[in-house]
Amino acid sequence: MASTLKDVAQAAGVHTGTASKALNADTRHLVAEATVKRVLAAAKKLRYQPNDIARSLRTRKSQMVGVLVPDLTNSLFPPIVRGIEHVLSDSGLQAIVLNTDNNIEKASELFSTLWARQCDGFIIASAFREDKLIEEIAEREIPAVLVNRLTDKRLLPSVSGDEWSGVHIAVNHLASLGHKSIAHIAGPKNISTGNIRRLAFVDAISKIGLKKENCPIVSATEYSDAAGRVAAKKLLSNTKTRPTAIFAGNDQIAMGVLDAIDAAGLSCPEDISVVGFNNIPLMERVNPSLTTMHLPKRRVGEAAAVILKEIISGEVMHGPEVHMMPCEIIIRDSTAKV
Amino acid sequence: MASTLKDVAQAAGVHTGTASKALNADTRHLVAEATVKRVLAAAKKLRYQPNDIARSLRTRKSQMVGVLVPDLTNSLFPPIVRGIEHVLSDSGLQAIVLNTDNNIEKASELFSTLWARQCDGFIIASAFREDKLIEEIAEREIPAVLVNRLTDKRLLPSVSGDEWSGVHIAVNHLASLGHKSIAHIAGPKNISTGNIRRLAFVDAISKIGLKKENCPIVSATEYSDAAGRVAAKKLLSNTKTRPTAIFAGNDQIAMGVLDAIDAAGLSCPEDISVVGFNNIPLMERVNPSLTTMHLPKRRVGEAAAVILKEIISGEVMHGPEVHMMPCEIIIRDSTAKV
DNA sequence: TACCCTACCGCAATCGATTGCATTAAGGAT
DNA sequence: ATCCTTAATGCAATCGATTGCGGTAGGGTA
Repeated sequence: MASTLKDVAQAAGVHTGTASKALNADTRHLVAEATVKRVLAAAKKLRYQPNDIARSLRTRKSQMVGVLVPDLTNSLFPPIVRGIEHVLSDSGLQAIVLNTDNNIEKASELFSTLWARQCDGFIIASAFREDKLIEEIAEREIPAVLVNRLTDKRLLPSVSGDEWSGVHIAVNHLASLGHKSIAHIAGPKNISTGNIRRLAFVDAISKIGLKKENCPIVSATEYSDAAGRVAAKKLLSNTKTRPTAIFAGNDQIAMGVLDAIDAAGLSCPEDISVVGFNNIPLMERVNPSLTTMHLPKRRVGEAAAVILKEIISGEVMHGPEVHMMPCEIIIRDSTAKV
Repeated sequence: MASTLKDVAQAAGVHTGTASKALNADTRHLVAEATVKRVLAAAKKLRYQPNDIARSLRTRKSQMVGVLVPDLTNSLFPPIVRGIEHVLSDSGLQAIVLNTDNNIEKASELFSTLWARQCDGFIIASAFREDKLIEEIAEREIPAVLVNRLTDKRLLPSVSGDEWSGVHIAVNHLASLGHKSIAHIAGPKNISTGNIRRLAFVDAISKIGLKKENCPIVSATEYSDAAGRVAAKKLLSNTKTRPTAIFAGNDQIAMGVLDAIDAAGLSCPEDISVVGFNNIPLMERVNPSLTTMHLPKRRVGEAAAVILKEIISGEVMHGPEVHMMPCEIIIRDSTAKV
């Protein structure tokens, strides 16, 4: 059906090897100019499309990069993925995006199939703090970069937001509005962002000099509005210790917090201020619009892709460095003076 | 590095051909039971992972499906993609998702690279009403299914929402609230959804018996809030013909409409009611929450994947049928009595 | 004229798995 | 005892492109 290199070679009256060299830009100098022209003409005429599968088999390079994300319907990830794709495509690399649903076994399976397809490298946004898959990848020295989430052990290069300073900015913002009782609804403990934001929160509270007992922490079981709602409900049920501000583990949790505030007959920001994290799309339009820490998602993806490319090409060595992109506070209507 | 079939065969003391047959479930009956065991044991011991690239080359099947979407950051598409993936993964197929940015040339390029990788089939959510790429795919009889958007010529099987009836429901809803001057901010004319919703709008207006001159149509240049804002601003500039309700081409446009209403010093729904289309995530949380037509996105994706699988396997013949999933109106706060 | 060098091209192995055919051995039937 | 059948396995071609090596022809030099 589709024409092969053989067809092109025949049409041009040369051997397939010669045709291959003529077609390939960096071996073209091995072929006489006139021959190159003939081959190119034949290729065009026959609508020749090289078979990447065959090429991959021979060269052991697939020009594909596996991208593992927890869930594409979480709007945090599409911009990151687009950033990755943008950088990769400059080098003819293609991203294969797969959803792990935060299931580490599913992640391993997906990784295996990608590896069987000879993916040249991986960008992983689905890591857990302890993650066998990541360890294996690091041990086998497979080119890979972590994104957004990190493992506790520093095994691979990573790109994420500057969570620590982001949290401090967020909490300081609340404190500067006069809040003295700030609660935190933390993300899952087994995910680095959940952990670091929690630790940073504790640190920020103590740095500011607020009383720890006025600044409770409740964990959400996952990064979702439903989990945020449950956690916030628990937090608000005790009217005596009710905080005047809540720092949510991320924007989805913040949505749940808003629901819980509403359900408790309170209102945001009059009774309780809320801050989120990530600044996912539409947070400027929800009611009330959400004050949140902006993560430069696309840039994070781009930076990760750049590093991966350098690893794959061997140009630059990369150890398990941690790259942190600055987070910026976006002040909207969900925070107010106490 | 990784062990190959040859290694396994050697370890089991058999020929590679035999090992292959032993490993493959549906040729296993050709091999003695004891041998199968030996081979399986050897494979496990050596952590054998078949090389899909080599397999694909030989079998001419890649177990990959190309999915072309306009833009993953448009939250309409991730749920569709997840639906596709869910169905495909049952059969060991993998979706390769690529963004076309509504650029038909980019789409063609991406298609070429996917085709070079021997993709077994395609699901395309990026079609234009006139689309050379789709025509080519249909001509070459490449397994493919359209999703959400259709071509004018019926060339491939397609799955989309029941736009026509959806629009009627939406317009009827507005009419039932007493609106007599309903405007439409249409999506791009070269995209099927933009076109059909516009035609359906005209039809609905006339069926209801509203005066055409009270029901103007303005086109947005693209499906975005920015384009919606521009179009709505134009519509609202003439205070004499200002409608009391606006049916937006989709939810993103509706967001722009809300902005424009606000900018004009009006408010929704008190002065103007707004209806969107698709019911993308968070529309229940924007201010005011948006009345919109719900498209069963995941189901649409699943249905498309089912059809594609049938085409690929050859089980069921599929002509250029049009499958339409019912749309349901979700009434929220952006619509009110006139 | 003899020799060498270079540019160009053909040759064939290779990547790793699949698969139809050939071959061998074992067992059953006559 | 001979022949035939069948099960089990080996064999080798194949998918399509890449690539190092070897060969040839041409032109240049001594």
